[in-house]
Amino acid sequence: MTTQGVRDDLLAHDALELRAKLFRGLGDPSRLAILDALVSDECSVQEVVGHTGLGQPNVSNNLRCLLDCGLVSRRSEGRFVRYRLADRRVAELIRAADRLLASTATGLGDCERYTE
Amino acid sequence: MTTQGVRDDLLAHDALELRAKLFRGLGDPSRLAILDALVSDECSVQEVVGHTGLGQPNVSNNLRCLLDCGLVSRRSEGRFVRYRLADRRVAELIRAADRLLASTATGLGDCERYTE
DNA sequence: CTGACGTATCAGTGGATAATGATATGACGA
DNA sequence: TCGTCATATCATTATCCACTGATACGTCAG
Repeated sequence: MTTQGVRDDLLAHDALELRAKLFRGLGDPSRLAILDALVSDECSVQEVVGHTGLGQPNVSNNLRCLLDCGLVSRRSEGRFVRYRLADRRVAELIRAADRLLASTATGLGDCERYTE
Repeated sequence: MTTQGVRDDLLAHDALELRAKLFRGLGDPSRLAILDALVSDECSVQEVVGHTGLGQPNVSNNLRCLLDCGLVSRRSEGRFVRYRLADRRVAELIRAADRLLASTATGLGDCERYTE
């Protein structure tokens, strides 16, 4: 094993970081709950709060995060702001994860490295 | 808005947690680097260490995590242990993430909620 | 204009967790 | 058997980050 492999991967380091960041963005129950609410419908912040049971600042913070990441889009309507998924690929990625959970990623609940 | 929506989502709470856990599992640069090494080939721990530049205990810890989660499988061979992706769906999920990054999730680098 | 409502922002804090160093375990060769 | 190599485990530490409460901003109704 030369050090070549190492150097190659270090070059791809930024790509890995970006991937990781995307997955971490999706790796939060609050954000997933918000996305889940938006899968069905375009929603105002209050509606998301109602669907998820999360606090309003929490929802707003996370929506901003999702917006910055490009996963949702927003649209002002009077004093309401309505959010929706930016792209159906977002929902597709979540479905792909569900398929993985159903098939091979069984026992994920048992992994004790991080909390369920 | 009734409380019905809230109750429904609370019922699905465990599913959300599980999704989140899977994404968090993939949301770590070290684990992604490890998976990246395994995409090409079955690898021993040392080979993964070489590919990624990570420390050996770090790699072992994360491989155990990935194994528990069912994302990789292992096979003993003398004093070596060879790991591989458990399923091609794992690689597919990562590719789906890359597609999202290329198309709609632009600006993820600018999201300041968490570090890049 | 004023009060109520919807949303956004921000600092503080507690909890989670990734990486490391030390060490243990197990297998091979001499 | 002894030393070496490959891997695993574990406690510690330092960091990161999600949530909350307080508050600000903007919009509409009366």
